[in-house]
Amino acid sequence: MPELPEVETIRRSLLPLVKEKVIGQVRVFLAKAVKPGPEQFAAELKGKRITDLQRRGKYLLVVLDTGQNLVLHLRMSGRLVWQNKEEPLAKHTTLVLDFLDANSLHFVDPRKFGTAALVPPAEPPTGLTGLGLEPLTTEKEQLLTAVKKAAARRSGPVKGLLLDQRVLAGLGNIYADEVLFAAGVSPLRPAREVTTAEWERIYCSIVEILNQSLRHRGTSQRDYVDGRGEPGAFQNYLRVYGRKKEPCAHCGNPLVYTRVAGRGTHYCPVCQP
DNA sequence: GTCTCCCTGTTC
DNA sequence: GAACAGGGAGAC
Repeated sequence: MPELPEVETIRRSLLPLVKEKVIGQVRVFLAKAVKPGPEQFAAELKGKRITDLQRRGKYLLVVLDTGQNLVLHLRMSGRLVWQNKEEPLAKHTTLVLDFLDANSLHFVDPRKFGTAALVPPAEPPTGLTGLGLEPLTTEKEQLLTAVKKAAARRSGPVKGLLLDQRVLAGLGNIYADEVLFAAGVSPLRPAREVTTAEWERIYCSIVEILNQSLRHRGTSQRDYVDGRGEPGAFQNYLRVYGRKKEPCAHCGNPLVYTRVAGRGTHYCPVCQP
């Protein structure tokens, strides 16, 4: 599941490959994944040059020379695969951008949740309006103020707040669990009851864990690989996610698995009161 | 604000 | 052969 560190790793690995490439043929295999409709989508992309790749939350933005943005979201199972035009299509390929040279960029997505939206210049890219703060580039006090403000009017559990992309952009289920473990805060705690000292620890854990994961090029728990097809290594450093019933790395008591904010949730009831 | 649904590969 | 995995849109 690509979350912030995975999308950022994909961005960094793909940028030198796609920069200055001119799009030739566009092949759409899953009509509902693209916006606008497939014909217009393909026609508008053709002939455009890629000038940059940017990331916002879990969105990857392909910036075109016209100022248009191709906004990609990989959702659960999406992968971007850089390959030769002539190579056969992988199973579940939903979209292919062929470049004028021998290369192509493939969107492969078994669960078909991923999206690719072409948005005009100036227009705030769809899906990005209302997106919350970037956890790694927002100044600490500004971020804490925003998070506490959101928490104050929230009755639900703190994990739900960490997953809410309108507050913070980029945390998903894996990192939410890891952050709360590192901060020693139970995912079930009502957001509005989290203390200032705890928010401080949560903030530090967010920065630390996202940066650690970036250094290890993301978490390849399931499908994730970067733009060159290489897996990350942060799955080897996860302390609670996917460790149902295993002993807590800190206190040795069994980890608990439950459902919080509609998501499978791992935590240590002893270390995370 | 919270719940449902979209989807298929994997796990029990 | 069912349950599960889950980001975000849309419904409520």
